[in-house]
Amino acid sequence: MSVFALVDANNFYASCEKLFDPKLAGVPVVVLSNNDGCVVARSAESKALGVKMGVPWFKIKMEAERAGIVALSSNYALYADISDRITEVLRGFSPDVEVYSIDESFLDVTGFRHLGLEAYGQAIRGRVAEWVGMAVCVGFGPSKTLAKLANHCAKKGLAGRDGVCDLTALEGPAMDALLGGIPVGEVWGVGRRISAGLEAIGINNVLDLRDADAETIRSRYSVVLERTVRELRGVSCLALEELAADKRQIMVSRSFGRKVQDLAALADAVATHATRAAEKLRGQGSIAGAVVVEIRTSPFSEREPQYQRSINVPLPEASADTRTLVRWAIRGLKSIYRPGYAYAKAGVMLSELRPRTAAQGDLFSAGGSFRSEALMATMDAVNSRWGRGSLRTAAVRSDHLEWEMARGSLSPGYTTDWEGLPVVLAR
DNA sequence: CTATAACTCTCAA
DNA sequence: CTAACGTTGAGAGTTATAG
Repeated sequence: MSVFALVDANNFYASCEKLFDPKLAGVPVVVLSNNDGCVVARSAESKALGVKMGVPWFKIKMEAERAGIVALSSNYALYADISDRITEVLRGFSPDVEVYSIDESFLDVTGFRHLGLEAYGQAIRGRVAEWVGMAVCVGFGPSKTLAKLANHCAKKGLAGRDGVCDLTALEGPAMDALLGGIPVGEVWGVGRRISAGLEAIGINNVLDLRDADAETIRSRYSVVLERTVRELRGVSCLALEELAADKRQIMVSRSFGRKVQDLAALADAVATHATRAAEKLRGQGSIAGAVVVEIRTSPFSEREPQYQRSINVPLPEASADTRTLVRWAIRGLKSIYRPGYAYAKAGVMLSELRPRTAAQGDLFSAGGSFRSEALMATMDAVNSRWGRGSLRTAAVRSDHLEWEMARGSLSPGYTTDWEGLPVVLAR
């Protein structure tokens, strides 16, 4: 039997912020989504005050600030850096690590059972705390789904001790009692929609789901949920995926800091997003066969006239050249743009991705791709050295004043920007 | 009618 | 004073379309 561990950082974004700012110790902190829109992370103190996940900040701002809550704009450069440090520590505990998200990793720890999983989990916690300064919880299980559930139990203190829970050590009535007390919606893969449906047919908790008829689940829902049922029974159906596969689509979209009316500003945003998407594309060595452009008004501004449209622009020849992708994206934008709307968001998606080596040249324009690749490599090198946007196409303006997102309370780049460093040294 | 493409829905962090 | 609500990606299932 395999054993998986799921290591998950506690209140990740909020903890990252606290890591470098001693003044935040003991202070209720929330981290806001892009544009300072919604609460996406809460420190323990904020949770205790009843701040809900995902609430629009403006709705609770007054009350929250009165309660002493400090809100910070999300600082992804910082979080990514801390995440990498944690991953490095975890690699010392297993050669087989799947980085599942910015704050969660699965480990295959089958070969370390003889050390005692409970102790192993504590060792992981201890070393991450000591070397990175972050608190994590560790869950063990015979399947990824059960490892995730174990982690949930560790976090909530439902089972296990001190942030570690080993579900491989639990069976029979004790296991049933534990699973019977956990709402079915806590299971990995069971979201809002499905849990509502399950509850309607009397499947309320994890035990109910585990013991449900797999065939019925498959026909009523999907093979995905059937797999979940089997995983809950301890049958591992989902393998550890150590190396991340190349993306099949690449998306860059942003809500604007304020509403935008005119085509010029939208074109600037679309060009900026297409540029960033092209960088990601080259980063994984792919080329794109099509560009999708989308613009939309805000569905929350109910009184305003609504407009949402996207267009798929197939490229005559697959490309990773920023100039080409920007040009087609702008062309798509022009065809879907309608004046008179208060646009709130624009996005660019690259699709039909394939490896650069699988490029299929145009019969009548052969030979141009070497110069393109050399130029793009130079652009990427310059921008890597001097910062994103240092070298750009003329379609991207030097500032994005008309639409740039709000980040009112951004913490310094403590670990990613020299400007952020002295703040730390001064203490 | 079948195979594929295109689109929709759901979930996750 | 008012208005102000994230992003990115995967995969399954369904519907439309082409041949």
